Amino acid sequence: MTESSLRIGQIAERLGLSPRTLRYYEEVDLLTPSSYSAGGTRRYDEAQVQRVLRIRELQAVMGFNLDEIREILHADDRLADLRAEYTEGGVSVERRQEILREASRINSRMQEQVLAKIGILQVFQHELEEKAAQYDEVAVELGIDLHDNAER
Amino acid sequence: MTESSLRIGQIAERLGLSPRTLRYYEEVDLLTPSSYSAGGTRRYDEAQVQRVLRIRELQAVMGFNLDEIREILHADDRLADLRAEYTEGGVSVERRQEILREASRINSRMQEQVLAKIGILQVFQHELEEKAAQYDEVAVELGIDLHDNAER
DNA sequence: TTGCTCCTCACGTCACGTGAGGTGGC
DNA sequence: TTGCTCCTCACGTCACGTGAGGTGGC
Repeated sequence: MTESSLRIGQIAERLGLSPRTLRYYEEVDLLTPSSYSAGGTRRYDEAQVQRVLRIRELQAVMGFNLDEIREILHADDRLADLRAEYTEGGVSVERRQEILREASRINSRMQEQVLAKIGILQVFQHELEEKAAQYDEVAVELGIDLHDNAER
Repeated sequence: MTESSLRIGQIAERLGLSPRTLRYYEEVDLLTPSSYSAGGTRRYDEAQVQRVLRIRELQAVMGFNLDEIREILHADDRLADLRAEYTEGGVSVERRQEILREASRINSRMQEQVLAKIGILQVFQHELEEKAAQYDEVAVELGIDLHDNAER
């Protein structure tokens, strides 16, 4: 019924991962299809694609495990609810403050981790460059050019 | 016999990982103790500590699995051999060129991956900063200060 | 000699991979 | 109706974690 809904194989290919991975995320309560057909076939749309991209980012780039990611996504979901309800009232101010504080704490922790990772990677990159320079020196002594792609 | 050799529990604690992890690395041919006591107790020295640090770096920062790391370390080992034998001769020039080319290719691939990761992390960091700014706006509307650590 | 640390099985766990065997939808 | 994709078990794998039960070294 939803416009342009996709089957599991289609979104798996689009995302570059296996159908099994998407079913597993559903199994551990990280991802819910937008609907099911009468026969049980899963349907997904753009919202699910974005959610999986977020999961993968948190997993591969940040190194969180799926339990931690579930917590973060649920905090995100709660903040989205907060923003939605903010304009129409209904939730107490105290509750809104509480959720906002939690989201802010998560954000701060993630910023710390991202900056730390960037620092480590930059040090690592410098080490690689120094090594490459050493290789080039030895290459000159051996009479070859490591950067001549036409060679070979 | 080697000066200042350490037992498995000592280097595990120094490295912040479990004895089991070090035994596992040995099991999959990534790490060999410098010696064993008559009773079978493993001994390690500084060279092993450095090797484990390298393994962890490649694993956590670069996202390689242990098979890939074994390949990289063996390439490193071969290059160390090359450098050692370089001054005393014995290996053919062709063989030296071959090993050097391989090490250079590995270095280039790793540099590409490191730079790609840094780029992703910087985009991610910007997104986090934008989100934090939004949180701060909502916080003002709710009459709280998210960065007042004295509060609470 | 007493503890604390070491040893080797060996089963458990997390995040999926990989068939086995069967039903569903353009 | 024919394929190709989907479905649900269910066992396998990688990188360790976690005891069980026993021996070793300052």
